[in-house]
Amino acid sequence: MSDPSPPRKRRTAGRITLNDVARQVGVSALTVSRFFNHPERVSEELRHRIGEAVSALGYVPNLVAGSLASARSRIVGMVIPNISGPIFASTIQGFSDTLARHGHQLLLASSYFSPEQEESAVRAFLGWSPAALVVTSHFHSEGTEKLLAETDIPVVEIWDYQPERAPIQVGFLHYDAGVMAARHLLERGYRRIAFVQNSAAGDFSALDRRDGCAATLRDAGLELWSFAPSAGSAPFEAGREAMERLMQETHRPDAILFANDNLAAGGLLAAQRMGLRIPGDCAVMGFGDYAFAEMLLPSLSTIRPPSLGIGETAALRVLESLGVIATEAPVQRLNRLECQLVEREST
Amino acid sequence: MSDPSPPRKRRTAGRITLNDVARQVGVSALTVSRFFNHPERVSEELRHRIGEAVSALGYVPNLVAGSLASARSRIVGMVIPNISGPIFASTIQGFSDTLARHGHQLLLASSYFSPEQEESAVRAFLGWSPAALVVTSHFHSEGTEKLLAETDIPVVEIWDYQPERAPIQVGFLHYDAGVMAARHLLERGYRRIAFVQNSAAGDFSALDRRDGCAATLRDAGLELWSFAPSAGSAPFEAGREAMERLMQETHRPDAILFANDNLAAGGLLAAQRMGLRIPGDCAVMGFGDYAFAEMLLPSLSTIRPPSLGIGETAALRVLESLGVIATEAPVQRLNRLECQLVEREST
DNA sequence: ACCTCCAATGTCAGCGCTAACATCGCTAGT
DNA sequence: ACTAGCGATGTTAGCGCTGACATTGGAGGT
Repeated sequence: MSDPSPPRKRRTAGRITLNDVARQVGVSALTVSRFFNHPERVSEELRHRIGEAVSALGYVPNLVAGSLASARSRIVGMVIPNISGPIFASTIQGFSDTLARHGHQLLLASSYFSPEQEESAVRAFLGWSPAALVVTSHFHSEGTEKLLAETDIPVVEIWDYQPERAPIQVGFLHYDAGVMAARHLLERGYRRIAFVQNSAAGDFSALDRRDGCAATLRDAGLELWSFAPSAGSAPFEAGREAMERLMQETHRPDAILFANDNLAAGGLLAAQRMGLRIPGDCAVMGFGDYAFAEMLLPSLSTIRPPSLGIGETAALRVLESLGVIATEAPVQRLNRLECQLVEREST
Repeated sequence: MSDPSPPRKRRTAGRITLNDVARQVGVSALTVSRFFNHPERVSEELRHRIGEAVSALGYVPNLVAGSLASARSRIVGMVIPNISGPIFASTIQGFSDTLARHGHQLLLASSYFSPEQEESAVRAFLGWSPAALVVTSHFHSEGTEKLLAETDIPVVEIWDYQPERAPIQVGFLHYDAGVMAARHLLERGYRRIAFVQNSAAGDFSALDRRDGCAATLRDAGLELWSFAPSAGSAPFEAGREAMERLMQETHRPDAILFANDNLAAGGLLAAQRMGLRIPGDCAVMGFGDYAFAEMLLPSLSTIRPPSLGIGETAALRVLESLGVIATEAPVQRLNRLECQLVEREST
């Protein structure tokens, strides 16, 4: 046991490290580290020389090692129901871009509204010591709630807006969207207003919109006519069916508010095929402002949710919580964004 | 200098570590590590006891430390032009979902077609020692090329398909899409065919499609009529302008192939307003099969690129390269997927 | 001349985990 | 009985970086 065991062979190949750069410049590794993380604490001259050595050597900082040492990372995890749908894509885009502008990375997973998938994504993300975590809506599995409660990193819930909950929230009230739609239809002089939702989808937020609409009509002394097409059909077909059925009624509605733009598009098409004039015979309104809304004939009046804004605002709140960008006041916990009424030809 | 300096205080709070679990069970840390990474090398009994301790303590493995130690991670980086557009969203979705099914995470950034932004994303990603990297198309900055060439992790290029390049590629030939469109129009009996592209966008792939179309017409003894609306206008407006201008020609075309569905939708709308019958007076075809294509009136014939398939296939190739899933043969380097002709009413 | 103070830089000890190697106990072959 | 061989587990030494603290040297005050 006298002589020390011979040095083991290195495991990693010739990766260029901080030390290589430091040696080249003739400073300590820590100074090079500062060059990346606190450049203002390095003298101008060294800053210059280190910068040159870095690009000469093609050094790429090992963020994994840095995160381990500092117990911090510039990764932010986001779990969202789906990526490719018309709804969330721009939220992701806004979030990702805003993060990137401030040197943070996005770790993304989709849950398809499954609390289990959400939990497994959150668990995996937590292993990366992310700087923050963003989840969609306030409905989580018990396990997720526990994980989120125990962590001390900032957590942001998006899309939903539930004032009584603890974490930072960025979203809007679907109820308000319903009110907005109802007011618009009333202003235009419509009185016999129907609400069409696809009963198949467990879309609870649509119910909030319907309630907002119904309440507004009630204040005006009117009653909302609720209609759900037969379960199980695709939104487009369901919208068509709804339009056909409603138009056969003796006291048919003079305006239909569809739960989303897909339904509305189906309705619009059915109306065309039936030879109805829109909005003359019946006004049509949707929700979502999907890309095609302005391309329909007639173009579709709808409510545009603040998708992009939610992504951007969520990123800002995250960055503020992390102290990456300044806030005068403490980080705003509740962030209620507004939907936007998009008036087009169909109303 | 006689006595050793007193132990420094710990920097991290009471995070639960592998050692905590190991102590609780009465084994070494390494055995717990094996429990997570090579469960088959741990005896059944220990597997059981460790599993219980893990959930009792609520232990979440620190992937950062693990990656540093093993110089490997289960993160895959993807750089894509944009997230929210109609084109790439489902590629991301397919990629992310396939990765997730095999326990890998997606690190995502968008480049907006800017080689500089792409390079900075690639650089940041490389700092995370990702398991693999996916970039869009073969056009990169010099710096990116260098970074990709020097790394030894698998690199996959998607969307474009350039047989002579080195990395794994998953994509399709835009030229073929043009051929496919031309054949369809010829079969339908159209002879005076125009191609409309938005000159504003530096959309080189559209040129490939045009070339494929032109070649096919030439084989049939016909010539493609190329038209570019005035620069700088939005696709929708540009499509409208193209339709109006082309229809004023004395020998007007009997079919128009638009460079994408947005242009085509504008064209369709203009035709409606001009009182033209589609496809009677003029057939209209697009490219992309955006969500609205089937909701237009008439519904739009178009070419559907294999967006989802590209994402899924890219993920499979990545996982194969990593040895996560089996391949009999060596990983296929060139993966040419097919577009799909979507015949609807407009032709 | 002396001291204080601050900015610039360095030393040292880990962060939590895993690769490589060592060891232990047992089965099986001779 | 003896040992080769194997599966299960332990020991050691980092992975590349950064936090806390130490040190240095010069500006500025008295």
